[in-house]
Amino acid sequence: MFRGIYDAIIDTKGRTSLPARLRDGLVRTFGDERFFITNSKPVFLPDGSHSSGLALYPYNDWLEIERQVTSSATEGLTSAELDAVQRWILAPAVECTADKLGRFLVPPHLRKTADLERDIVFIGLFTKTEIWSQAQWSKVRLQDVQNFPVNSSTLTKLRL
Amino acid sequence: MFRGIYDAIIDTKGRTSLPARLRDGLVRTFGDERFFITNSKPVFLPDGSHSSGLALYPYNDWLEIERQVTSSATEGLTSAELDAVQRWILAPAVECTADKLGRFLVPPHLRKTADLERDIVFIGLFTKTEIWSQAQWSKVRLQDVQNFPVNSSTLTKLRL
DNA sequence: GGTATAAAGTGGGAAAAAGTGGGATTATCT
DNA sequence: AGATAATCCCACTTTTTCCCACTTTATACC
Repeated sequence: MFRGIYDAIIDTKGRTSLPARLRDGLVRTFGDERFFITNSKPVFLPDGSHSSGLALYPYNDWLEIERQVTSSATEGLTSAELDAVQRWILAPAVECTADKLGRFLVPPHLRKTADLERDIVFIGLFTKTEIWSQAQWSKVRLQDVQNFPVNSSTLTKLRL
Repeated sequence: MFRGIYDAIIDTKGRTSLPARLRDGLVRTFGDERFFITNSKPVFLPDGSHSSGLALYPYNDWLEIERQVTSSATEGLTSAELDAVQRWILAPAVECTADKLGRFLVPPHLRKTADLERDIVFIGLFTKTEIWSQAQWSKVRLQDVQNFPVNSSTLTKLRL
């Protein structure tokens, strides 16, 4: 399980260290320190622009996702949508493994599309961990507050 | 397996080097460093224009594709469509093999139709690798973001 | 609460690997 | 024959990988 939000830094070589707690979560609940990183789902802003970060999936989970997307488990998506998912999420995925210092390398292309320069954030989301540049993250965060379901009875049911 | 997206350059002689990770994928999972390149499926844009890149297939996979297209396994295609596939994809295919520096030559006619001048992109797509000019690729990418299924429950089911 | 100790995180150098550019020779096409 | 393209070779630049040392943060213990 991945939980918690952690500020971190990515250096000029594209190296960053997976925060200890998340690394723990990875090894403990998924039993494997290998993982994949790829683009996250883009987040669309009201002005029509979009932000995107990266997402980190445990090794086996990712293979399963790949299988499902490339199989028929994609009803409800048009072929254009499927292409979009394949090119945006599936194709950029790269296997990573933290070295003995707990550090891993973010490939240039991913670094570029997620705009990771120096200050970044790790966001633990149970089954996956997202990685955003601080700048993009604060935009997403703002958008989320605005989307927040204040008057929803669902929230009450959830005891939130 | 081919995975990941890599920026690269094609020089004035039409040479380019297959990124190391893709070359690894080729040799490791297909057991052969020979491959074929040909035109990719065109991508159609809303304004009626189309973009197209190249596609790289492992040697044996390609032979199998050729066999299938030329056999009767093409139900569901009109003969005009089949002709189009044959002329667009099958005919232009050329066998390639990376030299000891990992570099290979893209023949002039393929370079021209895919508009490969200098800055190009390799896109690992599991069974094949696509090669696009950066310019065309960014158009495709823009189109993909717009097609992205933001509110789809299918994505949630896939845990993406 | 504060200090000692351990763990986590950060920066940079050196070696290795990957990627790039160009010249010279040979082959191919018209 | 001349032009264009392919092949081979080598040298150089950039990126990646590996290693070590240092700083900062967290943890434990008094």
